[in-house]
Amino acid sequence: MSFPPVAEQLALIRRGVEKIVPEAELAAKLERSLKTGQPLRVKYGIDPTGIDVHLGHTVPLRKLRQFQELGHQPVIIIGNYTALVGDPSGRDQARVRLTQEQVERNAVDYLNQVGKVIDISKAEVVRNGDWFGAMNFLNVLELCSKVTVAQMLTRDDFAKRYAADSPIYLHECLYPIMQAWDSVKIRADIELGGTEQLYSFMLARDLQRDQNLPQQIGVMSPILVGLDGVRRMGKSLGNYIGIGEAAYEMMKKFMQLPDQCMKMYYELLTEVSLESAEQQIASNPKDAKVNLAKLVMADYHGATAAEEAANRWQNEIGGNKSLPTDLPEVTVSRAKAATLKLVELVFNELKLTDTSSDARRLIGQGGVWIDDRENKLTDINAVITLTDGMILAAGKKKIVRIKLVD
RNA sequence: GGGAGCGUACCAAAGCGGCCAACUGGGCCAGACUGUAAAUCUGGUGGCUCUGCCUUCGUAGGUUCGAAUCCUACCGCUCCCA
Repeated sequence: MSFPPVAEQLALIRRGVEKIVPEAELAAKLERSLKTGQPLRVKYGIDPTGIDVHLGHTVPLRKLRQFQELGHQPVIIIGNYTALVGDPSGRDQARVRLTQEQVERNAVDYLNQVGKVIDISKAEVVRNGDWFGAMNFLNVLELCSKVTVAQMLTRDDFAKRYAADSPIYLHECLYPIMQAWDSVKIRADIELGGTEQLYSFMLARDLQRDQNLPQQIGVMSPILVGLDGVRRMGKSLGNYIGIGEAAYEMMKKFMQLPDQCMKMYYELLTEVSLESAEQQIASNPKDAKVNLAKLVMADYHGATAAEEAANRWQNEIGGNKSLPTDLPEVTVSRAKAATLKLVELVFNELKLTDTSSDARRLIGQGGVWIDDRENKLTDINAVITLTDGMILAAGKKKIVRIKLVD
């Protein structure tokens, strides 16, 4: 196995990385692998809890791919054991315990998605149930004896919760320990993840030293902010772009991204040089955003589809504001065409709102129009005469074409 | 084991016997503006057969003409003591 020069590797690895701990050891590790021809074992772990992989996840995954392209060995850990217990951290308190079958299904599904970012055929995939399932209580006690409560409390989110009198469950404390033990088991040289993983990463080093193993280096990506531009990208926050989404859906979402996030997105999700990105953003933010969207869409849908999605956005939304060409069609029986009051039409018949109160509000606020944006309907009780092909909108996102049928 | 607090809508947080479907802020939705960015302004944000009616304030009972507000039990969380 041959590798690019260390300096070159370092430059690539450093891009879009917030912290490397301990940074000083990285060059030495690369040096050694170059000399011995031994690829570094680069760990990335996830819990298969039914993840829709989104751009936030792709940040460390892209880093993993970079390591792979440099000739190193990706090791993906499927946390099938931890998933059985149910990760309690964060807001998903009521998370249901998963069955083994579900976990396995999720894992397969997850690996399929990951395959869009890295070359999964050349990655090592291991499940941590292989070793945790075999441990007995004594083993657990022994493992726990390596960590003190004070150490645990140095972990940022625990410290914060402790200070805020929020509950910290005992099994949550075991999570970082388990994660660290994974590193021992697979003899990780590098572990990838977000900056919030610092504690677990360092704990892994402690445990590795304890086992007389070489210690891993944590390479931590910044947290990608979501479409709201403030909080981390996440499914539960509804501010994400999934890598499985259609190109046009991605496009629409990208264009809603706050300007100040563009630089970060360029850095973490594309290979465009940072100078070039900054220049584009400064000269024309809108075009820079379109370009960013195209680059990322191309990763998952190909350049042609990306181009199409961008053009379509420009036509329908960006400037021309023409109505979408492929409006969803909703059929209404001809007999009802001239009998429905506006509320009934929007809610009962077309189901454009979840409740009738919603429909009433929307109508009252001028969010409902027919055929032309200027043609607003505001009388809840007006009886509407429908015609074939008529376009009706309820809010900016729900626009349908009426099809009359006998 | 003992003691003290707390539990309100998506989140935070008022209300502490009638004027409460419940102040306020955030979020979100809609409208104006616009690059479906930001900023700004306006309105809205339990449900319904909607000028009225129905169901909500941890859960279950109770007191009262009337309870988110008082009482009892239970559940949960936090803190202090042991």
